[in-house]
Amino acid sequence: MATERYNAREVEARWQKVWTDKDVFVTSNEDEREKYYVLEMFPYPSGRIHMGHVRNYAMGDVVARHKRAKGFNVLHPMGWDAFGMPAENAAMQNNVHPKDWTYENIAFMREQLKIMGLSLDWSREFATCDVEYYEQQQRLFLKFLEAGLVYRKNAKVNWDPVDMTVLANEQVIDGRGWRSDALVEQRELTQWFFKISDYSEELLEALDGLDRWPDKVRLMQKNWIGKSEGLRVRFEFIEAAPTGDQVLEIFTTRPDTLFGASFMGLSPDHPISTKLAESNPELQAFIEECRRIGTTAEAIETAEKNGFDTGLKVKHPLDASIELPVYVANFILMDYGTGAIFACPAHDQRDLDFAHKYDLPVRPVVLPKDADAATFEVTNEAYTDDGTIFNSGFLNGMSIGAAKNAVAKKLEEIIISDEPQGERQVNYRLRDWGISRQRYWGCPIPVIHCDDCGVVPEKDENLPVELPSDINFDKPGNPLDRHTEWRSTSCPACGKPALRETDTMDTFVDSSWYFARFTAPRCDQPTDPKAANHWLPVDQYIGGIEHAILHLLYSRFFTRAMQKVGALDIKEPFKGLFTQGMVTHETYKSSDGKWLNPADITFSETDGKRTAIHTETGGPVTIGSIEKMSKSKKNTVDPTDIIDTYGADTARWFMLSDSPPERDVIWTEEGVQGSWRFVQRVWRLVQEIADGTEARSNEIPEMTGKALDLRRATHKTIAAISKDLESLGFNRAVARIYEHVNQIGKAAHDGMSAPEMAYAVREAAESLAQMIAPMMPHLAEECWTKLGMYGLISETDWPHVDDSLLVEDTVTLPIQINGKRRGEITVARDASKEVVEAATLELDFVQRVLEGRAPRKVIVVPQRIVNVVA
RNA sequence: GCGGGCGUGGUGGAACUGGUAUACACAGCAGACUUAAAAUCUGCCGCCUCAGGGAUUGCGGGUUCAAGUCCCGCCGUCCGCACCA
Repeated sequence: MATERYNAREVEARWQKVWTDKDVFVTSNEDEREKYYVLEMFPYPSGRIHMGHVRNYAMGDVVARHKRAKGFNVLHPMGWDAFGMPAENAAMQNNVHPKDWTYENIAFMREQLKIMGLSLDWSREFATCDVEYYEQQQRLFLKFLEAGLVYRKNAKVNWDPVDMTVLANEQVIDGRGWRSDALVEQRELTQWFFKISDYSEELLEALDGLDRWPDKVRLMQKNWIGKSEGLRVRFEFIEAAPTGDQVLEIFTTRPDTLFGASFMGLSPDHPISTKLAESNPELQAFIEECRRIGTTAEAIETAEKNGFDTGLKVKHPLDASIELPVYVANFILMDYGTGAIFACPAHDQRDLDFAHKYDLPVRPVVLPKDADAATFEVTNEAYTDDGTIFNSGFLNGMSIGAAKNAVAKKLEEIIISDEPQGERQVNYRLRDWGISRQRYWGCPIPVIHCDDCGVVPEKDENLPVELPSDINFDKPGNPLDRHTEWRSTSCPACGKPALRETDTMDTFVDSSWYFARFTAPRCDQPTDPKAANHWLPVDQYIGGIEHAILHLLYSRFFTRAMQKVGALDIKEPFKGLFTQGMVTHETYKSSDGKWLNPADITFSETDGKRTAIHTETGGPVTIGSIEKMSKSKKNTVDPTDIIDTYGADTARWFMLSDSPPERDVIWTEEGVQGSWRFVQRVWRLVQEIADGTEARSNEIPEMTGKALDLRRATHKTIAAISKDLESLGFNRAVARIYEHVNQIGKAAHDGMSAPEMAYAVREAAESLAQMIAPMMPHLAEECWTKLGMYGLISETDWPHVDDSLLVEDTVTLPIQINGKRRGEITVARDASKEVVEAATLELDFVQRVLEGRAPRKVIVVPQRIVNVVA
């Protein structure tokens, strides 16, 4: 019987229909089996899926299908992160409604995902812009407000002048907006904040328990939370400051260096600086200059340390005879600590630079281990390492740690103006999360501004506060501000006319709880606690590293906040996290320097050198570096084109082979074709076996020789692949499958007519279909049917491993002489060390080396290696 | 500046907790089939070397019977944070 070529398009469509018609991947909350929740970060509906999505969802699907075969009740849902700026930009540019644009994109992308053959439970699908979803988000917001987790304050905020909205600290990268890339400005606005800082310590401590998260992500979050322990110290002014303050409060992590103080520094935004500037135009000018410099990386590196002497003086807390001048200094941040410092130039580089510029004293107080106290001095480089305290009165001779404690203890006991002069304090870098956005396409913040009652939460029964659909984008800014009809409402407290809040929520709020909503997506409350507690935490979460802080930190906070308001009862949302690498591709440029798309290029190879020309014009093409696929560099490959040509299985297989999943993968045409050839090869082999052998008998025939070897290989492979998939080593699993297919192919070609061989080959083919099923589900179903197997492979258990086939009776050990491999020996598997040693020493080549002498030492590691030390 | 990762053939990479380095794939070469091409099949394929062998996991040192793997110091590269007191 001739083998047929595999028609991926026809086969894939057919099996997808079967899966859908039979609801194979619809998951019930009522199921006795152990649960497993696998989730990939849901996509933003930008218009089309890209290769990054294909990689992400292929990985998640392998996990889902493997776990299902292993007997788990698997939840594997999909939805849409659908609010956000691009929809508004499209509205402004193309005169479409953001809602229409978004839902049309969703419809298109849903079909793209469906042709990938993902084992998703589509019955749980939602978009965050669905009224039903954001209504529940508003309900959550009100619960958080009631629980004191939300507040409103006037604050300096990051203003993105291009997107015309506020950004959270996490959304500012190198001083630029994370989406617009515009230089961020500082603006003073009244905004809504989530009290994420209440959880600083908890979010930090719990990182230790996230042992199935990448260390890198945990470290990044740790640094972001930025805990530092120190002392808050109050310095008495000689004469009160113009604000009326008698003391200046500072925060320091180095109280041990207090005797090295030579001046005090105030942030330009410190209230005392502001007050002084009112009557001092020179200082006013200096402060404005500081603000202009900005906070970009380059600015910070190049900016000189600048200051302004206020003329104010304070007393040293440990030696009243020392007076310290107070400067306004450009390198002091208002929003860390108290916005004021004491400066110790000898042991802090910034303070040292400043001291040099303004000719202030440099007094070393930490002596390096081998330095001489009489001669040690600090010139151009501050000394920040360990040492012994000197020049410091009662601290002399102490270690840094002991001195820190001694100063803290002493200052805690001194009382000035009814308060202790020093107080131990823990500071965090993490700020509260500002969630107000001055945009239309987001979840409205459900509060009302009443002239009499102030800010009043909307009543629960009035939810949802629905977005109006009759809006226009002909003017810049937030269309909700101009929609007087929508804004006008009545106060929920007093009933008088009042105005709605027009800010909407940061879209990161939407994605901070969607994983919980999937567990009961149609519930009339934000969550069904029973369902949420059953399914959560997510057992395996997969997505890009770019969310290491943003989304992943917000979600961790949100889960705790939801626990506080009783929406669920867990703390950590994601038990296992995996961050996959990017999909990259070569870049191409035409002779006039324009980026070119790979689809428009023809390649040729002469003498091992690859050259490229533009297919249409024949013009020369420069082959450039390998970069992340991006629209701007045009080095993208459309998944739909690939699936049309080769099928979804080929695309999925290629995405999983070669590169380890956490690393970047390079998309190449050769690689895809290699995967395509493999699909054909498997199909040919399975047809050959299905046509050339009878179905397996229930009785296992007596196994010897090659048939036994093949059975052993089959069972070893099943065990190994299972382990690889469990640890997300997709590339290793792929390599093993290649190896095993080579083994099966050889066995089949050697002849499969003998009953024991027929059995072994048939068994190998069946388990091969099962092993490729998580990666190439359509091909697997087709093979399963071809082999005459019952039911769907998608509903079939993982192949059973016969442990007795995993161990061999004999093992071959390498023999090293003085650490170099010189030969090998085959011994019984359970041979004792003594037996192996004796057998080794009898070998010719060993005796030749020893020349009759006894070896100095023989190391036998059972089942591993023998090393003879001559 | 601070913190972290990575460095193995022409290429992507494998090597479990220190135990046969280079599995598997891509590219390449030779052969078979073919009028030819594609597809497929068979074999070869890191370096030096005359068989035998020798050196080799960015560089230099160390620990060990044994190091790609552990330790110290460099070099390169990527990522995160960044005037955080």
